[in-house]
Amino acid sequence: MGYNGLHSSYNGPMAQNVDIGGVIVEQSHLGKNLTYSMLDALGRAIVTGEFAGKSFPTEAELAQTYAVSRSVTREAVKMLTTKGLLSARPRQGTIIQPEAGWNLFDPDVLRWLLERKFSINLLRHFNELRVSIEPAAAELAARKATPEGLAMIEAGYQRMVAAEAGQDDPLDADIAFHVAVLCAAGNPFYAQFRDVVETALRTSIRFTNRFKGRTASLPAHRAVKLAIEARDSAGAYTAMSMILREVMLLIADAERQEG
Amino acid sequence: MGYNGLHSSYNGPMAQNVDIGGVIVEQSHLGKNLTYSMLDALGRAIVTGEFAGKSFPTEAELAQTYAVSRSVTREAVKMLTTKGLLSARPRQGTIIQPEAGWNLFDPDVLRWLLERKFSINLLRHFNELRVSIEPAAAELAARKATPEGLAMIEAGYQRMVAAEAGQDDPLDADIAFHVAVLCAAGNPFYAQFRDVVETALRTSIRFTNRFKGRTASLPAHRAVKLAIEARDSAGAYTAMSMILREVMLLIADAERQEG
DNA sequence: GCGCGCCTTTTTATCCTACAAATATCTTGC
DNA sequence: GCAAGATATTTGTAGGATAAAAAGGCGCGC
Repeated sequence: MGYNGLHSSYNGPMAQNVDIGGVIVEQSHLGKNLTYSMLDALGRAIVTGEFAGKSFPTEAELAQTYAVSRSVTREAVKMLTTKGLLSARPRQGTIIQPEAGWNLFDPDVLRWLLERKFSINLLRHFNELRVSIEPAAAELAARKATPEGLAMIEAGYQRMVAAEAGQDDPLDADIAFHVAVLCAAGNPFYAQFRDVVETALRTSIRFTNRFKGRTASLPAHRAVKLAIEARDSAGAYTAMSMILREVMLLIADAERQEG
Repeated sequence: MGYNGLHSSYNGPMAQNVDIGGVIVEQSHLGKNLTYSMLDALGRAIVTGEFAGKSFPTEAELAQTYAVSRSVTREAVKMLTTKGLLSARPRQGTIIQPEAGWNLFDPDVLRWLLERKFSINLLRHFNELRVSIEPAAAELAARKATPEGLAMIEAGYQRMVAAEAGQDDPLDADIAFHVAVLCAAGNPFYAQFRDVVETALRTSIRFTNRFKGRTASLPAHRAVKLAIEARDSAGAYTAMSMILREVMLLIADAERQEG
């Protein structure tokens, strides 16, 4: 195990602020400071099963392993506790919570899970959720989208058009469109999925591209946009369902090939 | 502002372990220690808008206000950061994040929001989500529930029957049923909603009971259970949709009454 | 007067040490 | 064999010292 080297001489670019769905939030705390570095390293270690079987180290041991102070260790552990990965009690020590308690809607946790050994099964589960969420969001958007919401969807769509012509990143454009629909629904609970969808799509890109050089279908997305603009809620629901059915078929194919 | 009195001489019963959906997870850290007490107090203060307009206090000021050490303050702030409520940078200080960044699927955050001034609007938004999630979960459960999953649904239903006869708590029974369906879907992302549904239903009980003395409809829930047991996925979807349509109507009524 | 870069100052970040409290485990007495 | 108590381990809490980041002001050069 030994020394994990969180103390890099130069940490590279710091946390950027990203504008998603019209709201600026801090993203990617990764190399921000020692606590966040340890959070990432320790979280990934837990998720990849590095402590399976073994009893989890004490605060003191963790601090020594990662070569940081106990304060930093305690803050990292507290954050992992909030994410559902750990719990701590005096004398019993810090222990890993059962996986069912992990907060899958936390982008960090989801990313660690998807990266640990690319799981097509997890990807299918995630898209089974999208199948119920995104058409419903499209339906709500058709009924209640504000001018700003419509503009955001239009902007996302235009990025996809640009990407088709090689003038924008296809993945970023696809994400922007789906996130725009989630936000345009005007319901904070649907908007909540923006980070999750962003993370999952971004992490699984290598996979989805491996099986087809496919770009997300422009006409299908156009149909969603048009239905929402026409305030056709049933049409928006159906059009979004089509897109996700495509995705599910792609995943089913892949499962047949790999599994 | 003054002294907030987190240091109670006796903290009462400590954190209980609760069995939800067959998984034991730690719940209700509330009075567990100073850090969790401060997390709750500070989180509630933020959500209720106690710092609206004002600039957020520094670590030192927070520590003094809540009469705790800087260590405790920093850990509480780190947890609130993980929940999306805060962010911190040197010199800039600790600042409240825009509400759109708050993690609504964190039971603490959701509870604070629902308690702050009971918002029928928030409750409607939440149930707009349930409308898309729960029927889909019922459909999945009908297709893929394990014997354990079916048993859990049966157990939940039997609790509802018992509650009808005054031998169990109606709310607990209702929650147990809906959580069982979410877990029986065999998809970790759907199972993820157990805490959220639990929290939202439990917090909104006072409201839902105010408008009708209604208990959750036993026949409607029975229909869901039977469809799942019969592996009738379409029937399960429809039956669960019925239940939620009822709930949405109830909320719409209330909105008309309250304004 | 104006802009650029240095400097000051505020605030979080990190490390440290000491002690308190909780609790699992062992020990002892019966 | 069992239960009450002693013990030891681990997290919880406190608080001081110093480092690093960064916003805002100051001053220098032009």
